[in-house]
Amino acid sequence: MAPSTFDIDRLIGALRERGRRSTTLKRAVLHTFETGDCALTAEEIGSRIGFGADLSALYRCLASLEDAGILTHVYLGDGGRRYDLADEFGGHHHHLVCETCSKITRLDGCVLTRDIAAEAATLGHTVRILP
Amino acid sequence: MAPSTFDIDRLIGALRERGRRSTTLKRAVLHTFETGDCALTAEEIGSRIGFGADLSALYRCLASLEDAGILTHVYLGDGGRRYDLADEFGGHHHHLVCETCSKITRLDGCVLTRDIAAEAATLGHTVRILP
DNA sequence: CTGAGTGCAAACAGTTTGCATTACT
DNA sequence: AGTAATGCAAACTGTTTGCACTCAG
Repeated sequence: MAPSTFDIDRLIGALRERGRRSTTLKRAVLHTFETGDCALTAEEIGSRIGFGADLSALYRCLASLEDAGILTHVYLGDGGRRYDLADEFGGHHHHLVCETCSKITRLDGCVLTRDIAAEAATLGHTVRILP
Repeated sequence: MAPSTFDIDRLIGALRERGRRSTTLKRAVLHTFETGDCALTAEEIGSRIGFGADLSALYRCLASLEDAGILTHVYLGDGGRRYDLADEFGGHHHHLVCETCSKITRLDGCVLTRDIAAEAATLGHTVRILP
Protein backbone atom coordinates (compact mmCIF):
# COMPACT_ATOMS: atom_id res chain seq x y z
CA MET A 1 0.00 0.00 0.00
CA ALA A 2 1.00 3.62 -0.49
CA PRO A 3 3.23 5.29 2.10
CA SER A 4 0.59 7.90 2.86
CA THR A 5 -2.52 5.93 3.74
CA PHE A 6 -5.40 6.32 1.34
CA ASP A 7 -8.02 8.70 2.68
CA ILE A 8 -10.97 9.41 0.44
CA ASP A 9 -12.22 12.24 2.64
CA ARG A 10 -8.91 14.01 2.41
CA LEU A 11 -9.07 13.70 -1.36
CA ILE A 12 -12.59 15.03 -1.52
CA GLY A 13 -11.67 17.82 0.87
CA ALA A 14 -8.78 18.80 -1.41
CA LEU A 15 -11.13 18.64 -4.34
CA ARG A 16 -13.53 21.11 -2.76
CA GLU A 17 -10.77 23.39 -1.54
CA ARG A 18 -9.59 23.66 -5.08
CA GLY A 19 -12.97 24.76 -6.30
CA ARG A 20 -14.07 21.49 -7.88
CA ARG A 21 -17.30 19.69 -7.29
CA SER A 22 -17.51 16.31 -5.70
CA THR A 23 -19.41 14.16 -8.16
CA THR A 24 -20.24 10.50 -8.38
CA LEU A 25 -17.77 10.00 -11.18
CA LYS A 26 -14.93 11.76 -9.39
CA ARG A 27 -15.50 9.81 -6.21
CA ALA A 28 -15.61 6.58 -8.17
CA VAL A 29 -12.35 7.47 -9.91
CA LEU A 30 -10.64 8.28 -6.62
CA HIS A 31 -11.86 5.03 -5.07
CA THR A 32 -10.07 3.26 -7.85
CA PHE A 33 -6.77 4.11 -6.18
CA GLU A 34 -7.88 2.84 -2.81
CA THR A 35 -6.23 -0.51 -3.42
CA GLY A 36 -2.82 1.13 -3.69
CA ASP A 37 -2.59 0.26 -7.35
CA CYS A 38 -0.85 2.85 -9.42
CA ALA A 39 -0.37 3.93 -13.01
CA LEU A 40 -3.83 3.05 -14.29
CA THR A 41 -5.03 3.87 -17.79
CA ALA A 42 -8.32 5.67 -18.36
CA GLU A 43 -9.66 2.42 -19.72
CA GLU A 44 -8.61 0.48 -16.60
CA ILE A 45 -10.13 3.09 -14.35
CA GLY A 46 -13.30 3.02 -16.41
CA SER A 47 -13.68 -0.71 -16.20
CA ARG A 48 -12.97 -0.78 -12.47
CA ILE A 49 -15.61 1.83 -11.93
CA GLY A 50 -18.13 -0.61 -13.28
CA PHE A 51 -21.12 1.48 -14.27
CA GLY A 52 -20.50 2.19 -17.90
CA ALA A 53 -18.70 5.47 -17.49
CA ASP A 54 -18.40 7.31 -20.75
CA LEU A 55 -14.75 7.62 -21.71
CA SER A 56 -14.91 11.22 -22.80
CA ALA A 57 -16.48 12.21 -19.51
CA LEU A 58 -13.86 10.12 -17.77
CA TYR A 59 -11.06 11.91 -19.58
CA ARG A 60 -12.53 15.26 -18.61
CA CYS A 61 -12.91 14.10 -15.07
CA LEU A 62 -9.32 12.91 -14.94
CA ALA A 63 -8.15 16.19 -16.43
CA SER A 64 -10.06 18.09 -13.80
CA LEU A 65 -8.58 16.00 -10.99
CA GLU A 66 -5.14 16.49 -12.46
CA ASP A 67 -5.69 20.15 -12.81
CA ALA A 68 -6.67 20.30 -9.17
CA GLY A 69 -3.39 18.60 -8.26
CA ILE A 70 -5.02 15.40 -7.02
CA LEU A 71 -3.84 13.17 -9.83
CA THR A 72 -0.87 13.16 -12.20
CA HIS A 73 -0.13 11.08 -15.19
CA VAL A 74 2.88 9.23 -16.54
CA TYR A 75 3.74 7.41 -19.73
CA LEU A 76 5.42 4.09 -19.12
CA GLY A 77 6.58 2.99 -22.50
CA ASP A 78 3.49 1.50 -24.00
CA GLY A 79 2.34 4.84 -25.29
CA GLY A 80 -0.70 4.95 -23.07
CA ARG A 81 -1.24 7.65 -20.51
CA ARG A 82 -1.48 6.33 -16.99
CA TYR A 83 -2.91 8.09 -13.99
CA ASP A 84 -1.66 8.13 -10.43
CA LEU A 85 -2.42 9.95 -7.22
CA ALA A 86 -0.25 13.06 -6.99
CA ASP A 87 2.79 12.72 -4.71
CA GLU A 88 1.01 14.67 -1.98
CA PHE A 89 -1.64 11.98 -1.77
CA GLY A 90 -0.02 8.80 -3.02
CA GLY A 91 3.61 9.33 -2.03
CA HIS A 92 6.52 9.95 -4.39
CA HIS A 93 7.36 6.88 -6.39
CA HIS A 94 8.62 5.59 -9.71
CA HIS A 95 7.65 2.57 -11.75
CA LEU A 96 9.38 -0.52 -12.93
CA VAL A 97 7.94 -2.13 -16.03
CA CYS A 98 8.89 -5.70 -16.80
CA GLU A 99 10.27 -5.96 -20.28
CA THR A 100 8.73 -9.33 -20.89
CA CYS A 101 5.47 -9.44 -18.96
CA SER A 102 4.76 -5.69 -18.75
CA LYS A 103 3.88 -5.90 -15.09
CA ILE A 104 4.18 -2.54 -13.39
CA THR A 105 5.84 -2.50 -9.99
CA ARG A 106 5.78 0.52 -7.78
CA LEU A 107 9.19 1.72 -6.57
CA ASP A 108 8.62 3.84 -3.50
CA GLY A 109 10.80 6.85 -2.92
CA CYS A 110 13.07 8.53 -5.39
CA VAL A 111 15.37 6.82 -7.77
CA LEU A 112 17.50 9.66 -9.09
CA THR A 113 21.17 10.28 -8.35
CA ARG A 114 21.22 13.81 -9.48
CA ASP A 115 19.12 16.73 -8.43
CA ILE A 116 17.50 17.09 -11.79
CA ALA A 117 15.42 20.07 -10.76
CA ALA A 118 18.59 21.99 -9.86
CA GLU A 119 20.29 20.82 -13.00
CA ALA A 120 17.31 21.99 -15.03
CA ALA A 121 17.26 25.34 -13.26
CA THR A 122 20.85 26.07 -14.29
CA LEU A 123 19.70 25.48 -17.84
CA GLY A 124 16.78 27.84 -17.45
CA HIS A 125 14.17 25.12 -17.41
CA THR A 126 11.76 23.65 -14.88
CA VAL A 127 10.80 20.12 -13.97
CA ARG A 128 8.02 18.93 -11.74
CA ILE A 129 8.00 15.19 -11.91
CA LEU A 130 10.18 12.60 -13.52
CA PRO A 131 8.34 9.38 -12.88
CA MET B 1 27.55 15.68 -29.44
CA ALA B 2 27.15 12.08 -28.35
CA PRO B 3 29.87 10.44 -26.29
CA SER B 4 30.50 7.84 -28.95
CA THR B 5 31.13 9.81 -32.12
CA PHE B 6 28.55 9.38 -34.82
CA ASP B 7 29.76 7.00 -37.51
CA ILE B 8 27.35 6.23 -40.31
CA ASP B 9 29.49 3.41 -41.66
CA ARG B 10 29.48 1.67 -38.35
CA LEU B 11 25.70 1.94 -38.25
CA ILE B 12 25.34 0.58 -41.75
CA GLY B 13 27.80 -2.18 -40.95
CA ALA B 14 25.74 -3.15 -37.91
CA LEU B 15 22.65 -3.05 -40.07
CA ARG B 16 24.13 -5.51 -42.55
CA GLU B 17 25.55 -7.78 -39.85
CA ARG B 18 22.07 -8.06 -38.45
CA GLY B 19 20.66 -9.21 -41.73
CA ARG B 20 18.97 -5.96 -42.74
CA ARG B 21 19.36 -4.21 -46.03
CA SER B 22 20.87 -0.79 -46.38
CA THR B 23 18.26 1.30 -48.16
CA THR B 24 17.95 4.96 -49.01
CA LEU B 25 15.29 5.46 -46.39
CA LYS B 26 17.28 3.75 -43.64
CA ARG B 27 20.41 5.72 -44.42
CA ALA B 28 18.42 8.93 -44.44
CA VAL B 29 16.89 8.05 -41.08
CA LEU B 30 20.28 7.30 -39.58
CA HIS B 31 21.74 10.55 -40.91
CA THR B 32 19.06 12.31 -38.96
CA PHE B 33 20.94 11.50 -35.78
CA GLU B 34 24.23 12.80 -37.11
CA THR B 35 23.67 16.17 -35.45
CA GLY B 36 23.66 14.55 -32.02
CA ASP B 37 20.00 15.40 -31.56
CA CYS B 38 18.07 12.81 -29.68
CA ALA B 39 14.53 11.71 -28.94
CA LEU B 40 13.01 12.52 -32.31
CA THR B 41 9.47 11.67 -33.29
CA ALA B 42 8.72 9.83 -36.52
CA GLU B 43 7.23 13.04 -37.79
CA GLU B 44 10.38 15.04 -36.96
CA ILE B 45 12.55 12.43 -38.61
CA GLY B 46 10.30 12.44 -41.64
CA SER B 47 10.46 16.17 -42.06
CA ARG B 48 14.22 16.27 -41.59
CA ILE B 49 14.61 13.65 -44.25
CA GLY B 50 13.07 16.04 -46.69
CA PHE B 51 11.95 13.91 -49.60
CA GLY B 52 8.37 13.17 -48.78
CA ALA B 53 8.91 9.93 -46.95
CA ASP B 54 5.69 8.04 -46.41
CA LEU B 55 4.96 7.81 -42.70
CA SER B 56 3.90 4.18 -42.75
CA ALA B 57 7.09 3.20 -44.51
CA LEU B 58 8.98 5.32 -42.04
CA TYR B 59 7.35 3.57 -39.11
CA ARG B 60 8.26 0.21 -40.59
CA CYS B 61 11.77 1.39 -41.22
CA LEU B 62 12.12 2.62 -37.65
CA ALA B 63 10.73 -0.67 -36.37
CA SER B 64 13.28 -2.56 -38.42
CA LEU B 65 16.15 -0.44 -37.13
CA GLU B 66 14.90 -0.88 -33.62
CA ASP B 67 14.57 -4.56 -34.11
CA ALA B 68 18.14 -4.70 -35.30
CA GLY B 69 19.24 -2.95 -32.11
CA ILE B 70 20.32 0.24 -33.84
CA LEU B 71 17.58 2.45 -32.50
CA THR B 72 15.42 2.47 -29.41
CA HIS B 73 12.45 4.54 -28.49
CA VAL B 74 11.29 6.40 -25.42
CA TYR B 75 8.15 8.20 -24.35
CA LEU B 76 8.82 11.55 -22.76
CA GLY B 77 5.52 12.61 -21.37
CA ASP B 78 3.75 14.01 -24.37
CA GLY B 79 2.48 10.64 -25.41
CA GLY B 80 4.49 10.55 -28.59
CA ARG B 81 7.04 7.88 -29.29
CA ARG B 82 10.51 9.26 -29.78
CA TYR B 83 13.43 7.50 -31.38
CA ASP B 84 17.08 7.51 -30.34
CA LEU B 85 20.24 5.71 -31.29
CA ALA B 86 20.64 2.63 -29.11
CA ASP B 87 23.10 3.02 -26.23
CA GLU B 88 25.73 1.08 -28.15
CA PHE B 89 25.76 3.74 -30.84
CA GLY B 90 24.58 6.92 -29.19
CA GLY B 91 25.78 6.44 -25.61
CA HIS B 92 23.62 5.85 -22.55
CA HIS B 93 21.66 8.92 -21.62
CA HIS B 94 18.43 10.19 -20.17
CA HIS B 95 16.29 13.17 -21.04
CA LEU B 96 15.18 16.26 -19.28
CA VAL B 97 11.97 17.81 -20.53
CA CYS B 98 11.22 21.39 -19.57
CA GLU B 99 7.82 21.64 -17.98
CA THR B 100 7.08 24.99 -19.52
CA CYS B 101 8.80 25.09 -22.89
CA SER B 102 9.01 21.34 -23.55
CA LYS B 103 12.60 21.56 -24.68
CA ILE B 104 14.37 18.22 -24.44
CA THR B 105 17.87 18.23 -23.01
CA ARG B 106 20.12 15.23 -23.17
CA LEU B 107 21.52 14.09 -19.82
CA ASP B 108 24.58 12.00 -20.56
CA GLY B 109 25.32 9.01 -18.38
CA CYS B 110 23.02 7.33 -15.95
CA VAL B 111 20.76 9.05 -13.52
CA LEU B 112 19.61 6.22 -11.29
CA THR B 113 20.56 5.65 -7.68
CA ARG B 114 19.49 2.11 -7.51
CA ASP B 115 20.44 -0.84 -9.64
CA ILE B 116 16.98 -1.24 -11.03
CA ALA B 117 17.92 -4.24 -13.14
CA ALA B 118 19.05 -6.12 -10.04
CA GLU B 119 16.00 -4.95 -8.14
CA ALA B 120 13.80 -6.18 -10.99
CA ALA B 121 15.60 -9.52 -11.12
CA THR B 122 14.81 -10.22 -7.48
CA LEU B 123 11.18 -9.68 -8.39
CA GLY B 124 11.43 -12.06 -11.30
CA HIS B 125 11.25 -9.36 -13.95
CA THR B 126 13.61 -7.90 -16.52
CA VAL B 127 14.43 -4.37 -17.57
CA ARG B 128 16.48 -3.18 -20.48
CA ILE B 129 16.31 0.56 -20.51
CA LEU B 130 14.79 3.14 -18.28
CA PRO B 131 15.25 6.37 -20.21
C1' DC C 1 15.53 -13.85 -58.96
C1' DT C 2 13.70 -13.47 -54.43
C1' DG C 3 12.31 -11.50 -50.46
C1' DA C 4 13.03 -7.35 -47.63
C1' DG C 5 11.52 -2.90 -48.06
C1' DT C 6 8.46 0.78 -49.89
C1' DG C 7 4.14 3.59 -51.14
C1' DC C 8 -0.59 4.19 -50.93
C1' DA C 9 -5.15 3.68 -48.99
C1' DA C 10 -7.76 2.28 -45.44
C1' DA C 11 -8.29 0.69 -40.64
C1' DC C 12 -7.53 1.40 -35.66
C1' DA C 13 -6.87 3.06 -30.83
C1' DG C 14 -6.65 6.56 -27.71
C1' DT C 15 -7.94 11.09 -26.87
C1' DT C 16 -10.42 15.45 -27.72
C1' DT C 17 -14.27 18.56 -28.97
C1' DG C 18 -19.15 20.49 -29.65
C1' DC C 19 -23.39 20.58 -27.94
C1' DA C 20 -27.46 19.58 -25.31
C1' DT C 21 -28.67 17.86 -20.63
C1' DT C 22 -27.95 17.00 -15.64
C1' DA C 23 -26.89 17.85 -10.99
C1' DC C 24 -23.62 19.97 -7.46
C1' DT C 25 -23.34 24.00 -4.48
C1' DA D 1 -30.25 29.77 -10.21
C1' DG D 2 -26.06 29.36 -12.17
C1' DT D 3 -22.29 26.83 -13.65
C1' DA D 4 -19.32 22.77 -13.44
C1' DA D 5 -19.78 18.25 -14.92
C1' DT D 6 -21.77 14.58 -17.80
C1' DG D 7 -23.29 11.78 -21.98
C1' DC D 8 -23.34 11.10 -26.71
C1' DA D 9 -21.71 11.58 -31.40
C1' DA D 10 -18.31 12.96 -34.25
C1' DA D 11 -13.63 14.61 -35.18
C1' DC D 12 -8.56 14.11 -34.79
C1' DT D 13 -3.81 12.28 -34.22
C1' DG D 14 -0.49 8.91 -34.18
C1' DT D 15 0.29 4.33 -35.49
C1' DT D 16 -0.70 -0.07 -37.89
C1' DT D 17 -2.16 -3.21 -41.63
C1' DG D 18 -3.17 -5.17 -46.42
C1' DC D 19 -1.71 -5.31 -50.81
C1' DA D 20 0.73 -4.47 -55.02
C1' DC D 21 5.13 -2.78 -56.60
C1' DT D 22 10.27 -1.97 -56.26
C1' DC D 23 14.97 -2.68 -55.45
C1' DA D 24 19.03 -4.50 -52.71
C1' DG D 25 21.70 -8.58 -52.34
